[in-house]
Amino acid sequence: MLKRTQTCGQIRLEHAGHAVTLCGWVNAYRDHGTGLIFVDLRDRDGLTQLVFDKEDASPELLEQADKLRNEDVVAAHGIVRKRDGGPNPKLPTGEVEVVVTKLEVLSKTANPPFLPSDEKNLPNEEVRLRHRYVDLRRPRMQEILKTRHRVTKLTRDYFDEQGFLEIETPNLCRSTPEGARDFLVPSRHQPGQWYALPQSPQLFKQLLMVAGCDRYMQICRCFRDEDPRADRQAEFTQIDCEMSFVEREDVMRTMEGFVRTVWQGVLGVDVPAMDRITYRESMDRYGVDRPDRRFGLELVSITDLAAETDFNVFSQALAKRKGVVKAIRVPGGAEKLTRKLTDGYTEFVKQFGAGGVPVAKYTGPGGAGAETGGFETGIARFIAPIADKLVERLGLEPGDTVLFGADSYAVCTKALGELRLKLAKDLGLIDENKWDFLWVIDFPMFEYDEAERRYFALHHPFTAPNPDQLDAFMAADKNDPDAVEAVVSAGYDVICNGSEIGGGSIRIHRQDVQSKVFDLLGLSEAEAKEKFSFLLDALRFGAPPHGGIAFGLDRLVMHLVKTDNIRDVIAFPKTHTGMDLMSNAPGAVDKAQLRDLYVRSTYTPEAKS
RNA sequence: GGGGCGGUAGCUCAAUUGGUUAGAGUACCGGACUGUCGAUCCGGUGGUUGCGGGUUCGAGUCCCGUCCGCCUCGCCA
Repeated sequence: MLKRTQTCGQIRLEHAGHAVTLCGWVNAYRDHGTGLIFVDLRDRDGLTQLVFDKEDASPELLEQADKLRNEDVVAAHGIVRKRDGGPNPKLPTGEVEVVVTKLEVLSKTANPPFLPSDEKNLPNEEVRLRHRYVDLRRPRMQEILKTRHRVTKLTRDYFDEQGFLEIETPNLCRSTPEGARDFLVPSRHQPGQWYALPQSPQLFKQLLMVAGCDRYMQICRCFRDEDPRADRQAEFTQIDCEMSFVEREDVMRTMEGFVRTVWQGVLGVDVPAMDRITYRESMDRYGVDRPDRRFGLELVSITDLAAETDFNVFSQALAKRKGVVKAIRVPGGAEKLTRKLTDGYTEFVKQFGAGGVPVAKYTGPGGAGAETGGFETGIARFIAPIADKLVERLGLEPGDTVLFGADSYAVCTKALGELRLKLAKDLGLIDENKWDFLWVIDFPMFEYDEAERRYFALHHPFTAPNPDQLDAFMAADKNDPDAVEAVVSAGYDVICNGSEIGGGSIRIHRQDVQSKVFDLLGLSEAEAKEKFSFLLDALRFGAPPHGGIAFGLDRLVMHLVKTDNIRDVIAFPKTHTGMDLMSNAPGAVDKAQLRDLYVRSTYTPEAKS
């Protein structure tokens, strides 16, 4: 076999006169008949033009070249020279070509389902996934794989410099309550017993801190058997970190440095010091716990003003528990927001439980709606009594539109938060070249679930209360939801352009505090002991204060390569229903395999509900 | 589990209100051509219109079911 001397992206004018051997795939061929054939050869690195010319090539070689087709795999040996026919400015190697003297066809291809060279005519994703090895040949996909590698390399280097040890943790774990649905693995040696694949290495990394490892990191696979989304996959990768003898600030400083290192190393972008905002502020102003601040359209509470109106929609909302009325000012909305758009918004917010979106246009004091305080259309007459105050609070200018939300705090916040994002997209307000990073802190420890009539940990049950909350937390009566829900944790999320790229907390390192959390979550002492005795024991036997974070590697890469499809950044991803279309996983297994595991399927086509 | 969109040559798409033999580009096969780089020109192969049922004289088109893909709500401590 001809041995490669360079890659297809490396050849430059300085190599002119050199003999080289390139290996790769036929990206394109241009056959001018007996005597002149061009072939673009592609590998991971780039493209180089090969030329077969009867003045330099034997008839046998020309015949070989004549048969080459797209995606054949070849090794070509020849002399580099400046192109005869003028350079191709589209290629880094566009000034040179290789005059081939020897060609070896390493692998003749069957007609491929699609051509990696034809980026403009991409087949649908199903075809791409079924023939992933072809799809991954595309330069764009190679670029993404390289970026992902670059990120993991930067990650290991950064944390190594910061004194972290990379330590592996088990993939066959014990199922623990709370959280996502587990993927389960039956045990052969322990009939009737099951492992769970880790949702995250949470407990193990805490135990490593108790074990004196001081600083740990791992790039690890996590599994959550829930329905995916565009940015979520059941099997995904975390950059998992934990540090001992630290407070919240220490972790945040270290992790901010990590983000800065990655953005600098991959994109050359300087990430400035990150703002911090509280969970409460984020929910109030942006309607989500992961605000996108690349544009305005903030939510403004007008609950107090709404009480002064006779508007039914407002008063019904205010009658609810924690009822609120909020508004979004859309600058210049009178022109940009068509009736069709605003009608669509009413439908849009219904999926979040809201009733609709009242709309008012502000025309100014001299405008068409003079008798209703400068507002016109729809609800103008209802808000006339508070017109002046509304103008002042929202900072309205003539030509603005105001969109209202009125409901319980939870519903109104969610609906307007989602509407804010939709507005920004519809109006093209998002600057895709902007980077906005921030920390969201001071999350509540618990949320009360009305349906299940119990508390849930907002982050996870090992999150510590913020130090200034510790006494209040330990004293909180579990029958007093207001007291419990008021406790703020030592958790933190890193947000990039409105998406959570990482989240963590200072952990509980005192057994009495951990027991109190389990108690609030409704875990009896016996249950807690059964499920978590190893953790509670560890906390008894000398646990250092510690805390950490986990970044979503897939999401980091998604941002860095500007894609909104998580499957693009995973070499072999799964579909919406958890199938690998290439290997056809999951699949049936032998009865004998099941028997060994003491497992019998109850599945019948009818049983699938 | 709910809602939405989609499935027609290998691939990307088209096909008046239901109406003749389902077309085009590209890939592939054959031929022509010495400076291309989306090469060009000529010819050709290629179809269970996802699958099953129904309505109809007649279904790619309408109806029901089902499978697959994507988006989304729920879910994701």
